[in-house]
Amino acid sequence: MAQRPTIKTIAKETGLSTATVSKALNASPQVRPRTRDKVLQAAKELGYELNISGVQLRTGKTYQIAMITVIASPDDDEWAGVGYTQLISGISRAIEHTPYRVVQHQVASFDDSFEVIKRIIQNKKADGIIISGTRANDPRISFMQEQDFPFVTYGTSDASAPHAFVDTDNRRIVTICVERLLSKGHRRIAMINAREELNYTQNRIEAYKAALSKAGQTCDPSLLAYGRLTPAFGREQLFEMSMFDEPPTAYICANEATAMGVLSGFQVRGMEHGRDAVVIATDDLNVSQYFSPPITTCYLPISKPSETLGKFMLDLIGGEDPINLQKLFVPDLIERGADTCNLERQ
Amino acid sequence: MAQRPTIKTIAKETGLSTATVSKALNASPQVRPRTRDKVLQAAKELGYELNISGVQLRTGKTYQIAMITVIASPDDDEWAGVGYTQLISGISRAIEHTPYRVVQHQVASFDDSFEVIKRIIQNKKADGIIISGTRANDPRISFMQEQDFPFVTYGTSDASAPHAFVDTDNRRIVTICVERLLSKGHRRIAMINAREELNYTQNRIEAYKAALSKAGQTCDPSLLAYGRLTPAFGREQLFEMSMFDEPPTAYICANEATAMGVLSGFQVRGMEHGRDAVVIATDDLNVSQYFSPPITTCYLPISKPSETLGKFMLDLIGGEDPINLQKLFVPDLIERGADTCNLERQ
DNA sequence: CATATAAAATTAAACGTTTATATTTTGAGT
DNA sequence: ACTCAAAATATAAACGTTTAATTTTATATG
Repeated sequence: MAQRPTIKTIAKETGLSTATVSKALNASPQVRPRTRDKVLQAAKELGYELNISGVQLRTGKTYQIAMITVIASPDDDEWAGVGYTQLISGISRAIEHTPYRVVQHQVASFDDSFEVIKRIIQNKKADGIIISGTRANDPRISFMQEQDFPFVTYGTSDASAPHAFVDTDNRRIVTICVERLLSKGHRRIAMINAREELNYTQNRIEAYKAALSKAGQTCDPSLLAYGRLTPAFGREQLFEMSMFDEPPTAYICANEATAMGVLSGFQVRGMEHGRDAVVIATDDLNVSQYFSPPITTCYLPISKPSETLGKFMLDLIGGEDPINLQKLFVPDLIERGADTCNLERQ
Repeated sequence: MAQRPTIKTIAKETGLSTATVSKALNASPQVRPRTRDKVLQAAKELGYELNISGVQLRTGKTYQIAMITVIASPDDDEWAGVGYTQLISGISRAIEHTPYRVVQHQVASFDDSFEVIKRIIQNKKADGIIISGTRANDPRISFMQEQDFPFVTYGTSDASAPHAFVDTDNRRIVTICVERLLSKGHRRIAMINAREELNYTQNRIEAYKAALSKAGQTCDPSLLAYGRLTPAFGREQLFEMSMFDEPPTAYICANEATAMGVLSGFQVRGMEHGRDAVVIATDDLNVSQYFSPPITTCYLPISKPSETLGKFMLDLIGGEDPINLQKLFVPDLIERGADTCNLERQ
């Protein structure tokens, strides 16, 4: 079987030197159009494909985009990481017609993610990094900034220097949800949040408080829960909060998994959605339309932010200023019920 | 800043040649223990890490494992691909302490997946390939076998030559489910399956028919549905089948997503689980415990097959015979209800 | 037309590694 | 102490690419 063609093969074929071939393939202005065409033609005929390890060795370019995913442990976290597939999928789609590939670096904890990032940068194992689960004050972000390494975050932070990010507009979501529930007469509104150290959790809390105080209401901190966004966590919280003297009449869940858990709690406790309380969620899978009953959800198709993530990464590698690579998406509110309930009950 | 250390650095440091250093690092018997230790010591002190592109250029080894994932389109397929994260996660875990990485190659269709596989092999872009969604007669499998390229499949096939695979024991699952339902008095048992061309679908059908005929029942083909395993598909099928003159009293769903759709259909149609019909599912996420109501499920934690996938891949690359790398996992039946219903109704 | 200059091509070296071949060292046997 | 084979190490080339330095070729200028 014929050896895989290299630039040498093309050089021999066209009678040019490998240097010229290389330049031609890289669209260098040093080579004149006529020879360029000749090279491209030959490359096509021979079925030439760039050998990335050659490039990598010479230039340090890896054509890899590292995606750091944090999954705590194999199974306890049944639903966790569900979104990563779609995320990677969207990124892959954005870089489809480039030589870049997404390489997933799976880690078990935040600290591990930092270690992996250090190794990737130190050993130049990727051309760019994408992380999620950003914290308000995220040491990984400052590190990557110091090292001047290209990165995009899925999620915001309060880093002093601007960086490329994509996120859902969490403040906006929460404002919409709270205002809707207030207008339906709810006064005890619980919010089930992700872990407190995540920046988006903080944003949600701020928006929650702001919306309440704008309506002249005060915030009862016992209605705010923080944890890993699993169905189990949602159910736990329902169990707990529904036993309060003045239980919530509405639950805002940070994702559909948690909402499912809350609904599951309803059923166990003999509660009924729309009578005893209501649940609304934010998410990007839109699976809540199949819940029993379906619930009102702030929905943002995950394909949007994820493709943007990929696009931003390419732009960044191409030298674009991070300040131009920041985007907040505003989800649609999909009403799937009146979201009222027997408020006089309490 | 100091350059990243290479074998040259170690050679200089130890006074040896790069050749010896290389051999020492690769545990060649040609180098005597004393010098080997010296090299290892120096490597550690310098913080040396293998530069893969160097190796790759010289030997062709890529240290990449290609995972081919098929996701038809961005959003229509809301829940689809949910399992890939866990799959990749498990594989990553299995290869954690090796230099190997998982690289995801996302494609839109079966045909594309074949194309990508060809490119990977032709251009030696990976050391091994993992695919899922295997068909009974899968051309990708025969191609990889012809090319003598290492691969493991998640899912079986009826390829004549043996190959490495990991799968759930689908025949067993279906047998268990059907027997259980029959024993509860069900006589009209529907089965919602994945697409017909997938080998596991065929296995499930065979087992279904066998279990029925063993009990002296005949199979009504109108109770068998084939399609993409989304909630939407489950709901559609419920809408259709529940209108039959003799509607099913039980639905066996190939995954939890579809089961959720069926339950959602129940709610829309005013049907009740356990009164009008029951649903049971197979899956690896175990999220069905949070359904309302929770349903009986054949559960296999996806971490098991996925870690095995990674392990098999390493073994294969290490030269193990594929015939020793075949494994079927048997899930646990988790009963979450009586799974009886008003059978006299029909 | 000769010459200066710009443009286009070539040469050669380098990136980090492995490995076939060559050379030196070691140590056992006399 | 000397020989000689075996063991250990060294040399050098190669993998495919890019790029600085250099040479050749084409173009413009007076």
